Amino acid sequence: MPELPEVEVVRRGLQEHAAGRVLGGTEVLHPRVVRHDASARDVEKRLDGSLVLGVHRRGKFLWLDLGEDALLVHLGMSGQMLIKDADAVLGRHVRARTHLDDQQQLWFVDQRTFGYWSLSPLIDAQPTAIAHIAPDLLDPRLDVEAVARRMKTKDSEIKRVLLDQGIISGIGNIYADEMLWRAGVHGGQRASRMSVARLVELLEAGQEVMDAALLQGGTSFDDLYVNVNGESGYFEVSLNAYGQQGKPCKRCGELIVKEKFMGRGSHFCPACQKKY
DNA sequence: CGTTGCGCCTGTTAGC
DNA sequence: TGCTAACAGGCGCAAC
Repeated sequence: MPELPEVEVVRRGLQEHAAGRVLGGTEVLHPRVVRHDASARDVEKRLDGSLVLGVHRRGKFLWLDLGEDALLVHLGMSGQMLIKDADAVLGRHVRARTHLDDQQQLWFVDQRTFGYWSLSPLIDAQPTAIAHIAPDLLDPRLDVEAVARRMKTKDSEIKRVLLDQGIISGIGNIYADEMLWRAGVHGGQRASRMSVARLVELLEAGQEVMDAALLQGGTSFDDLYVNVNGESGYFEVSLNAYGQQGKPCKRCGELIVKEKFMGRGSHFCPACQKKY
């Protein structure tokens, strides 16, 4: 499941392989892949003959800078951007592809089709379609204290606030559980009842988790997340909460539990992650 | 207005 | 053994 570190790994791969390349022979192979106002034909026409100026990211969104506008990409749950040789035989679940002018192709593979491509104008180098997406934990200019103050205005459980991409972006279910564990905070704690200092600690724990995951190339449970070369990440072995139910907490030895929360699994230590 | 819950989608796994 | 139901979950939007 690609979250912030995984999307950043993909961005780096695309920056290396696709930036500076001219696109051509673009094919949208599944109608649902193109979202917002653009049509499949719009994307094909826009990409063909375009130079990729650079590849950028905010939260879980990444985009190919085409100048006036961008190809905006969201990987959803199972999306992959793969660099392939020009003569590679089309694989399963390839939803769209384009060719690069160096004997390579770019595939968008997505088993569950939650991901998509779309076109968005760029204003101040930012896609207008994601104006509502907040900065993320890997952004070196992030004002952690300002985010913490905004989080405190929310009368919601803290895990829900962490997953709200309009407040702080890039966090999904896996890293929410990991940063809550690291900071010793219960996901059901109300954000409004936490101190700003405690919220800052939580966000800093998140930055540490994201940095560590990025160094390991991200988290791969299966082949749903891989980098542009099809390789898995290794952060899974470093997980302390997510998927660790029934195993002893690495901090206090109590058994990690899994509970339903917002219709999703939540993993935490009942001893060292208290609500109050 | 702020907050909460649900459906989209497909492959894998748990359970009867 | 073979089938069905549950599960995985980011996101947008409907509903409260």
